[in-house]
Amino acid sequence: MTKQARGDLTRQKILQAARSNFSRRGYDATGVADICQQAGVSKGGFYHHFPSKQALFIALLQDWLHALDVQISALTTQNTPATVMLQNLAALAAPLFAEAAGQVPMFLEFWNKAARDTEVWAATIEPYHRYRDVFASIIQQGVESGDFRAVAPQMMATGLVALGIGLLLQAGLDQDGMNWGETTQQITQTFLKGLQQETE
Amino acid sequence: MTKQARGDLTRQKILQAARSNFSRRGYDATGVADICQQAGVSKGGFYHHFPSKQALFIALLQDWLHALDVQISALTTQNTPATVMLQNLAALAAPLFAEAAGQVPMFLEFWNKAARDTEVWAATIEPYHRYRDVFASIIQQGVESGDFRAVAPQMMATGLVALGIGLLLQAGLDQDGMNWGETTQQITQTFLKGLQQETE
DNA sequence: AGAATAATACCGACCGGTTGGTATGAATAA
DNA sequence: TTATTCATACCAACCGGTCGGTATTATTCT
Repeated sequence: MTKQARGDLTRQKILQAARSNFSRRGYDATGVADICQQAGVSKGGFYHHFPSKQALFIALLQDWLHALDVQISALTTQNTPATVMLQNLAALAAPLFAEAAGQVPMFLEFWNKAARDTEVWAATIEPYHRYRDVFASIIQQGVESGDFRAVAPQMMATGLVALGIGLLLQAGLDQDGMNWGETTQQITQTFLKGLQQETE
Repeated sequence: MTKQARGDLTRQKILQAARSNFSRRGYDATGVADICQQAGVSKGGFYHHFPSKQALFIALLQDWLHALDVQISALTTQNTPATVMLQNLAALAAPLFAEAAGQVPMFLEFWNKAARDTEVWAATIEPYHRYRDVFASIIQQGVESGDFRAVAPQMMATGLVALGIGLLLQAGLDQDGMNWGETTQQITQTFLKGLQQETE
């Protein structure tokens, strides 16, 4: 195996081990030694690939955001009416929420760190604004086409994001008997109805 | 000063110092020594009042939940139509979100711990269910009175909670130029419109 | 081609500092 | 006196990060 390939592999193993540990036990409770052990790498090896524990965390965050990017941009390329687009979005999000169990701890970890760590905050807020703007432009399109009432797109986009965040957290922390997929659909439907022009 | 009073006072000082430190720098980053110093108490004093750092955290959580209890139960005692009730709720929440800056880190800290610590989880989930049920019964009343469509109250209550959580987090982490009070009002209004029976 | 040199990937012992928690004794109200 | 409330001194464990060194692979020179 080439040197490059071997290096990349161990880097991936470290990232994987970190992901698993951070989401299971949290950032602070996870020691660099733990990650090293699970990845089968020594401490020296770890610090060869990452300058610090924080840098590893940010790398993880960016991987996560990139995956989100892919999912969301897949939506915007279509050219369908706003109503349909938002319904697609909900349909896409529903299964994600239903299986939110493993995702949530990591999600919370990111936000929690972002609230205090300037670097993490910067890495989080930029894509967040991008996603919100995507929603806003979809809504704006809906307003212009007359499907929606004359609402403020930015505000309503914030509402959509709020629904997403809130549902994700609830689904993750409260695996009740609730059907989270169905719940997501119903709620989105209701919000959409609130956006729509009343047919007279 | 009596012994009792003095003890209660230092206990309060410890709680206050902990609240300040936890929300500013996070649970793990805050040492017991930090709290002691700010509270003007020695380590011995601290461990006289609280058996552990975790116990202090849970005590803080319960204080916080109790304050929420008071606010929410103040709503339910009134006997107004569901629509008005929910609008009142939004009006009550709006300023809270607008000044969410200090609240959010603590909020995140609670949820983050709840996702991993069984005791914290139990202390969190019970009141959460209670609040959601309150919303559900308000919505149910709206359905029965004919103001609302025939929606599933539990699901819509979940949506309301999702909006609350999502808005709180966004307002706290993103002190943009946005007017969060206004935004909250608009979004609630929209969701409400989605709930309402279309007037024919 | 093959020797010499450099760069990369990794190891594991070690360090300074911090942490939550404890053992013990003093002050003071009851 | 006696129980409560707090102060002092201290500890064992742990943590992120460093460092000197080695083995392996690339690169350059002859």
